[in-house]
Amino acid sequence: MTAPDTRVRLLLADDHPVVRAGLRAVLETEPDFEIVADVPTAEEAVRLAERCDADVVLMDLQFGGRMLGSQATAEITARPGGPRVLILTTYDTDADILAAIEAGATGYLLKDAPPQELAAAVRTAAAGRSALAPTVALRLMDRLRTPASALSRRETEVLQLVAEGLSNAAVSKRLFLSQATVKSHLVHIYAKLGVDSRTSAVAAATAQGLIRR
Amino acid sequence: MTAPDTRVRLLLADDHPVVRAGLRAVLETEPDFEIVADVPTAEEAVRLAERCDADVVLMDLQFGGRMLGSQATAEITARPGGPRVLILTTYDTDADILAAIEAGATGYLLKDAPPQELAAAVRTAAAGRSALAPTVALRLMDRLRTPASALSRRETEVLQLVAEGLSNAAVSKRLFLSQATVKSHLVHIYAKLGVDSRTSAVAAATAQGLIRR
DNA sequence: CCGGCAGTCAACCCTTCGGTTGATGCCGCA
DNA sequence: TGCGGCATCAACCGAAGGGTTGACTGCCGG
Repeated sequence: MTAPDTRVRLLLADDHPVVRAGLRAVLETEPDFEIVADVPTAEEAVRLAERCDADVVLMDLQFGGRMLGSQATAEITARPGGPRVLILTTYDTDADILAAIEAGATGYLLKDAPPQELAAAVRTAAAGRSALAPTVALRLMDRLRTPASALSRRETEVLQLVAEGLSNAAVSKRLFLSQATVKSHLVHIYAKLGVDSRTSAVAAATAQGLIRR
Repeated sequence: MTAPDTRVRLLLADDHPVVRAGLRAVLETEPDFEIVADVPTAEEAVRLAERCDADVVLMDLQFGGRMLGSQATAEITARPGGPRVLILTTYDTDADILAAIEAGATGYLLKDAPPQELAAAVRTAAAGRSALAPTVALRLMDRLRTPASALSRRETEVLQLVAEGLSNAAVSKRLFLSQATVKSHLVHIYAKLGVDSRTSAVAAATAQGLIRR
């Protein structure tokens, strides 16, 4: 490890005022933490991340309908020398976790984490090591163990639309495909999930957190 | 109104330590509030609600897989002279809102509420008047305007099984019906939801919170 | 007392979906 | 360099689902 920082500079990004206040309350008691700002939107997180040179950004994934936390994460981590990003969210679906990690997040925590676990994860992230909640880590292990359960990008895209209630014809139009291709994807999806209909595929994928909602 | 209370005694129930800390931080700044306890489970909320004679219980709806907030609400409000229950949750689905109100909740707030709105709602609840978040109020108005959107008990039961991926044949066996009856129910469901397929019915019902998961 | 609604079922027809076979092009990895 | 996975499409067939009409029961409320 390099020269030990005396303090970890934190930026909090969450659209819930109560959660921001809670994070402040929990993290300010740690003597080696300094909270430089808290913001209610992903856009402001991106803007402040470079200006106030934080060491770690604690970021939610869902910001009331606007820019996603994963996008903001990607923008922040794209800049060299920028802060680490630690995702702090309620959801632990495969899609969310993978998107965040692909976006360059250093860690992924769930909001039910106890304070000391939170503080430990922040220090881990500040040191550049990755911090995963136990549940999240388990999920990733599962995925590595059974690669068959992993749907391809295109398959996930198709299944997501099916879950929204679109027919094969509607999906094919939306994705500029032929119906034959959509059916082909679905057959592969059924095989991977071990089901035999679109509704059960949606149910299985939702249960496993492969798709959203 | 009776003799005006000098202070409002509060009990916080939420499984997220961060949220509990945030609520403390936000509500403790109000001079007329006193937080008598905060608990991480619905069971403890029920137990403490009678013992520490709070005026208002701020209660989450989702407690990591165990007892639901709505059950706890029902138990607390069943006792005469008990505290008011104010629901504070992330979700605003029809099913959740109705369950909470049927359980006797005095108000329903969303976690993205700003602190002053939160404090105002607590005072409203303490005075015995109902406090609803704007989004929640809108949803209830919608439901009253279009009673057709309400599925019957049996229809909900059928749709729930469909959402779990069962075929018409499987549903009919599970509910001891003929397939004709299941199809008949589905036709009515489609009409009420304004859709034309089982998958879109599931999507619409999930979006409106008419079924679980 | 009767109308209306929920719930049940049958017979019918047609569309969509599910399953197969087979084929093409692309890309990455061995 | 070739194998295999991903993605694309076509044609076909049987089965499941969707839509209609019609009919019977039981219950609630005007």
